[in-house]
Amino acid sequence: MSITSDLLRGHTDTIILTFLLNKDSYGYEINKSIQEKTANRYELKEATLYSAFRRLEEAGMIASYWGDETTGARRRYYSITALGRQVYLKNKVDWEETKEIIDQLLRRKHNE
Amino acid sequence: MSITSDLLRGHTDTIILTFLLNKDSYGYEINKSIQEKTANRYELKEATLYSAFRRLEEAGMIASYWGDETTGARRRYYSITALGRQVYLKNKVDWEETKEIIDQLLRRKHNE
DNA sequence: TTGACAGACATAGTATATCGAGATAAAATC
DNA sequence: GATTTTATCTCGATATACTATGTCTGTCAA
Repeated sequence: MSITSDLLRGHTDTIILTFLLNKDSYGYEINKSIQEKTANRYELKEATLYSAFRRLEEAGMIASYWGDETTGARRRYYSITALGRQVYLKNKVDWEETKEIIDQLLRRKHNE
Repeated sequence: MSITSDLLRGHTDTIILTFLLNKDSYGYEINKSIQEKTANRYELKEATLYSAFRRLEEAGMIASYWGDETTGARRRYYSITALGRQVYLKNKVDWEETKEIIDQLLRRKHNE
């Protein structure tokens, strides 16, 4: 992984919510997808991922159920709730604003 | 302040370094400048600011000296070091990459 | 002249997201 | 039979940021 975790901090929840917008999924799959999508530039650590699930579920943004696989390891699936969708939208807007602010604050004056 | 601190986490150091690229400055001034630049959408808490100074100085990215004001409260000025400039450049690149990654991960599939 | 406010710095303690390390277990693959 | 992959989970440590508080100087209005 090339970028440091502090730069991603605070985005984990939104990243997970984004995945769940598309379809119900489970931890292992979400993490693999992230790695693929980012060409291995980023991966969530498992501990981070599962603690995020707990946090999101406690906050009512996602709900979980055990999959009914008859083969392979058991999977705990997560689905996004109505609240989760709202939070996703808000976080997306926040991100756009944060991006602008940081862009501005990291821009050096060109008279230098 | 409209954006949450977790989204800014990890950027504090770079924000400070950016200011010091332009000129030597001190805590209070840097913080005021940030507020102005961002139209009060963001401010560093003082504790955050001063602990960042300590961190940066210990890491050799900035150096400090007392100003010679004859009036008003004393000011501790900071200047950026060669190492600080290097780190600034690296952090800037990291930010550009992080931005792309997060943008991609927060994009919902449009077939939905 | 006193009290409020602005400028300026500092620290002690708290919160919390992330991480490192490890445990567990079943299925697939070699 | 052994190793790898799939899959989930917990514990404790760490780092950054925050709240709250304290200190000191100077200015300005009541």
